[in-house]
Amino acid sequence: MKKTIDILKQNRLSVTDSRQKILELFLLMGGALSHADIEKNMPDSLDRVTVYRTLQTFVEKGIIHLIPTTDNSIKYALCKNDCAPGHHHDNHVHFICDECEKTICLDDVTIPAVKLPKGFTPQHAEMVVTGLCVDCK
Amino acid sequence: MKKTIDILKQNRLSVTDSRQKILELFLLMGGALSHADIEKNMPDSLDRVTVYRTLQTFVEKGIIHLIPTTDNSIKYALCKNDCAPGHHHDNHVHFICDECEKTICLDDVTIPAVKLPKGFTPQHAEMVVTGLCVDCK
DNA sequence: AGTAAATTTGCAACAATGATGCAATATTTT
DNA sequence: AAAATATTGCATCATTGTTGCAAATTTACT
Repeated sequence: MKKTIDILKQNRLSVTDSRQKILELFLLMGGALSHADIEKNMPDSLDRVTVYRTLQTFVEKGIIHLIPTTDNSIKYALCKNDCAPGHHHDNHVHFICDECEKTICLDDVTIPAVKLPKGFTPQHAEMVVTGLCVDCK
Repeated sequence: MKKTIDILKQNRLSVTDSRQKILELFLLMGGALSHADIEKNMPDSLDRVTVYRTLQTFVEKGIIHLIPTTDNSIKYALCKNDCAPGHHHDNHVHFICDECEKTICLDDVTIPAVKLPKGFTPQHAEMVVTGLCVDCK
């Protein structure tokens, strides 16, 4: 697999086994992953700490982005190519299926702008929709 | 204070000190609170477990609702009066201030509907906007 | 009001999640 | 290939969330 190497090099990160494996998992799964998902799916389990640090690094570099949840389990998903360190462009809606529990990036659904009350200055917006996904309905 | 008693009775919950104190704190603070916020602000600290269980109960009864975050710290906020157990109507936008870190319910800002890809059935939506709030800007 | 039944609380113990320092290892640079 | 740099894994610890159970409180009943 060459793609993971490229992603790492583009972001000036050392190319290590752990990073490649975690990236491959993201590419393979398509959707969003929680820390726990990653640990479960790792064939020859990496150290827990390494997973934490890798995810942090990826977020900082803009390789993955965070998805808010109401269940104390942050999800992470790969960013589209136009994300730069500290400057994400992932203003798309996320979908969480009530049935299969998968979190899906709806890359083509843009978060609509909302009119805020006087005095509020928006900087960033997140939107999460729950319901039934394509596969479950 | 009579209001907290009423809220509890309306939801057929036993009227206990802990529940009243936590409700009063929500009424007092106005905004959203995390579990940690509640523990910090409790004059004669309640047991941690009691706080967890009380929040769970309140969510189940529709007295408070959850606000998703990307930092592993669920926030809770009082629901408007038209919420029933298992049947919330809190489809308003939440605002998190980057400066003072407060989470505010924008009760008058309704979450806009979005067009989902074919096959997706929406059930519920959450929207969180970050930026600067009235007090910080 | 007083008592029995039902509910809630607090404690103890535990599980899961996340963070940090440091030596060993792997990667990059020269 | 060796030196410099960066990453990993281990040990340890802090925080957060859960569960079982006895004691205490609240509610319902007479």
